[in-house]
Amino acid sequence: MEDNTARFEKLLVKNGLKRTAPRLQVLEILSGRDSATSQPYLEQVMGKDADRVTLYRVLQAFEEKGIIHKVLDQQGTANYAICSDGCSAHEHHDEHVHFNCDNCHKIYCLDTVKIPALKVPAGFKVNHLNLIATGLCASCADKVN
Amino acid sequence: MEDNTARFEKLLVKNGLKRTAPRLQVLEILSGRDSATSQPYLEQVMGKDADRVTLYRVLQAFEEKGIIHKVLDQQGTANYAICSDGCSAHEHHDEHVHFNCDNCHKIYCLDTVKIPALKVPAGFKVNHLNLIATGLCASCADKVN
DNA sequence: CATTTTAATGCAATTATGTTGCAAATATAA
DNA sequence: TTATATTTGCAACATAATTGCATTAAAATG
Ligand SMILES: [Mn+2]
Ligand SMILES: [Mn+2]
Ligand SMILES: [Zn+2]
Ligand SMILES: [Zn+2]
Repeated sequence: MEDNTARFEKLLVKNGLKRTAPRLQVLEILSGRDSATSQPYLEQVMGKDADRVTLYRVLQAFEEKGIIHKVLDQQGTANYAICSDGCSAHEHHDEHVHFNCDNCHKIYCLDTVKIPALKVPAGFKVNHLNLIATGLCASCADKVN
Repeated sequence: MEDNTARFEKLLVKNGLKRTAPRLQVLEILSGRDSATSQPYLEQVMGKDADRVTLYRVLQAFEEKGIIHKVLDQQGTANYAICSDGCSAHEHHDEHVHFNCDNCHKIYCLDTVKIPALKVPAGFKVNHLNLIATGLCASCADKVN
């Protein structure tokens, strides 16, 4: 693996965001994980490296620019994951299924699983679909056996 | 329409819950609405009729007994709706789609719209599916035209 | 009906999550 | 190097939710 930092710096510049320590740290943490990351976890890991408020603002800016997307877990807690493909400030393309493990509480982006189209009652205009599956992730299902 | 109160009292007894004023009031409010009801709204309507903590405990008890189900809206706020059919303390059967209007923020239980089955990656065990559609409800879509 | 038992409520305190305004700091453009 | 525009940190506030404990009230008992 080569230098992430250079890549992240480009990403920030491309989006008109200044290259600051808290922002690079958030990108570093998120990219090093295999599942979506909760705000509380980020806050804990970053400790006093950055103020709570700064973290919220970094996350908000990244979301607006299409760098990360937010997923609410079944408790309503905000979790964040780096957007996989062509998300931008103008629109997100993260209509994949999210899997919330009942055991380890991780949230996985199932990028390969698309949300099936839906018939809704007459008059309703669907804009976005948000599907969260709960159950046991592969790793936790293993351990149970 | 005949006397709701009698019906609610039976419901409470059936579930081993005492017939108390806050519980009856919550059932009264929820049943009189066409969409799911947020905790903040309930709190506001009930005012000083019941303590905040009591409201939380009433909602929790009802959810556990399968009397109501919780839906988190796109902001992560808890909303509650009376369960339509055979939900019980042992399991809920509310796998219908929920519709969250971007304009009026109401949450509709689309009881007739089932969530389509899903293929997930090997190893994952799906337990529940939770699909929230956002957009414009029939009433709001009308007004826009 | 009176009494006992058990469940539910109210209150106070605490924790978690998220927001806003503003002054100070700092990254970048000039 | 200086100017500027953005970003940060801090303090204060807002809202959602939980816990422990004493008090109250519902239902069961006799
Ligand atoms: Mn995702
Ligand atoms: Mn519902
Ligand atoms: Zn797991
Ligand atoms: Zn609407």
